[in-house]
Amino acid sequence: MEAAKRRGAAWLEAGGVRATRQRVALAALLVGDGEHRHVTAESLFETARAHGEKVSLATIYNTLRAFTEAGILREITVDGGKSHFDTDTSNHAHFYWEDTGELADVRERAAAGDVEVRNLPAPPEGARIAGVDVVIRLRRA
Amino acid sequence: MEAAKRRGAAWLEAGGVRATRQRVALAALLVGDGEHRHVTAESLFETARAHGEKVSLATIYNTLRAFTEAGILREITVDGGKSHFDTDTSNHAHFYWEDTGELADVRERAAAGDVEVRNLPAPPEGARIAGVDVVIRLRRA
DNA sequence: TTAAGTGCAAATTATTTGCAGTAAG
DNA sequence: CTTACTGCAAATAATTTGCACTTAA
Repeated sequence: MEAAKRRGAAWLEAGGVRATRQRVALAALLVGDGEHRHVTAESLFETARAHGEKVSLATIYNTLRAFTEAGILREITVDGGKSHFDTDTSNHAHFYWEDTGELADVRERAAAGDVEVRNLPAPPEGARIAGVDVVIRLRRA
Repeated sequence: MEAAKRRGAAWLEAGGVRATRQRVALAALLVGDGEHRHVTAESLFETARAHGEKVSLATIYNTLRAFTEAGILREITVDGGKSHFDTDTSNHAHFYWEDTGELADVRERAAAGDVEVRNLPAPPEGARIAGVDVVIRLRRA
């Protein structure tokens, strides 16, 4: 419990965001166990309530956005309205289940190594590449 | 003008969707010139109005969805609420301008060839890969 | 103390839907 | 004919915002 909060606080500090009561609670839920995870505003809201944390949905939205802007969360865009956020901010591919809307990391690596994007084009004049999103859409067989 | 309609009609037929007046008009705008293009519901609506076509926004939405389900359009998901649709249904990478929300094909190929995703993982048990989306997010330098 | 964060509820934005009328096969 | 499509307006879903209040630094 305490380890989770400590980890969360360190994470907040890394992002240079103010450590309020609700942010510390959310941070603990997000990175408290050292595992990476994917959340949506709604899912994090449920989790928070389940843990007895008193945080409004609006604050969850504001907070997820603040964390993303601070660079400690990464927004993953897939179909289906909802925004997903990933505690792993490094470039990595995702599986997306089209039927349930669930998002999962591509953990298992193929025989030859990690998923990688080859032959990335040069960015157009006056632009830089902010990131590369790779989403593998899955359908039940 | 006629060539555009002919092309549009053929395209509709390829998808096996009913050729109504508004669909033929939209198809002509989408693929009439043989070029691929990206549209949003809103942008297609504007284009249609600009060409004097009488089509409601709701129908644009329904139609884009119908075309996508028929496999003659591909939905591209990027940040920012709006859904984009691409007349090029093949797997190909996109540039996404974060500031304007514009979408562009990666046309220019790097020295070594086309953009490609290497070491694609095997899909989880009971799933098949429905598609792979590669979005290169661009920020003004 | 003071700028930033929080929580409502109301507002926005993108998209879908119910249903009566219209048209394609 | 008959089923699918169209258009409007109303409904929904996700997210944002205005504003008075609280709190971290």
